[in-house]
Amino acid sequence: MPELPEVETVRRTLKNKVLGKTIKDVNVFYDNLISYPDINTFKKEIINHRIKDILRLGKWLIFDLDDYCLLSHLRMEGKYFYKNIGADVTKHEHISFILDDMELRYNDTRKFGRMYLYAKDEVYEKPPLSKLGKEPWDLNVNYLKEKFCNKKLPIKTVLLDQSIITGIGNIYADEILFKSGVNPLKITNELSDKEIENIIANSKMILEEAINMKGTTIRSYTSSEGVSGLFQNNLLVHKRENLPCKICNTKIKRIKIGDRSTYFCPRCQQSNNV
DNA sequence: CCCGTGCCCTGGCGGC
DNA sequence: TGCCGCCAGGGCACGG
Repeated sequence: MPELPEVETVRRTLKNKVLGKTIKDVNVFYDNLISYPDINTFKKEIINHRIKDILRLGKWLIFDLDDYCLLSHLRMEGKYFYKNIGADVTKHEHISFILDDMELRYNDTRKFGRMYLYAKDEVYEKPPLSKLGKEPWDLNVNYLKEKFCNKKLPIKTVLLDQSIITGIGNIYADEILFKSGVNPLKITNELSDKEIENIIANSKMILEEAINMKGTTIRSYTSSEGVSGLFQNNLLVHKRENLPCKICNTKIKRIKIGDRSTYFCPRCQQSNNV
């Protein structure tokens, strides 16, 4: 459940479950999950720290461990489960944090998720966080105009570039462009100021609304705790190939842009001569 | 620097 | 049933 609203929902749920608890021990079952530091340093350094807070930047979860920060990216299918201490480790559980009275288990079928452990004073200065652009609520027209002015890629592709705007993924990119009346194939440096303003306003609006609805749940995940959102009922184009546009009844089209499925209304989104 | 491609992984689904 | 190709909400490393 990877985009910003889903990660924010996970953050809030996690915070309720594990805030103030201490990491007594850790078991790592899939070493590649840990991108930095090396696995032995990670296991040694993370023990005996208290979870002081859980923050988020873009799609990254940030566990504030006082002098360290643990970064966790869920990628496509990562999720957290809360288990009794000593509960059987199931398939697809790749790390277990043993806390005071429970185990926090990270489960990820496709093993795409990654974790980093940094000293707190350098976490924002190092990749991945140092490379992130602004969250939707921090955007302004001048910032985006500067980032867009030399981009010759389709706007759909650029909306997914986390170094420009962080937090938008494939679902919300389609929804934002639909609301903005912008064709996903439109070349980014050809967008008008008005179109950029619309994209900013709709990015904020759609992500805020999605957070309020606890995110979007499309594929039925097997009982992931606390993360079944309702925003899928509000989707206007994503996953609606060949269904009538909710505004104009034209059939929604699905195309590939940058190898990602892209859904749009050819009538509402003809901002372009493509 | 910009951009395109391949790759990392596993499982569900539809078609034959 | 079995097999096969396609699909999945992401992002990195590597080329030209």
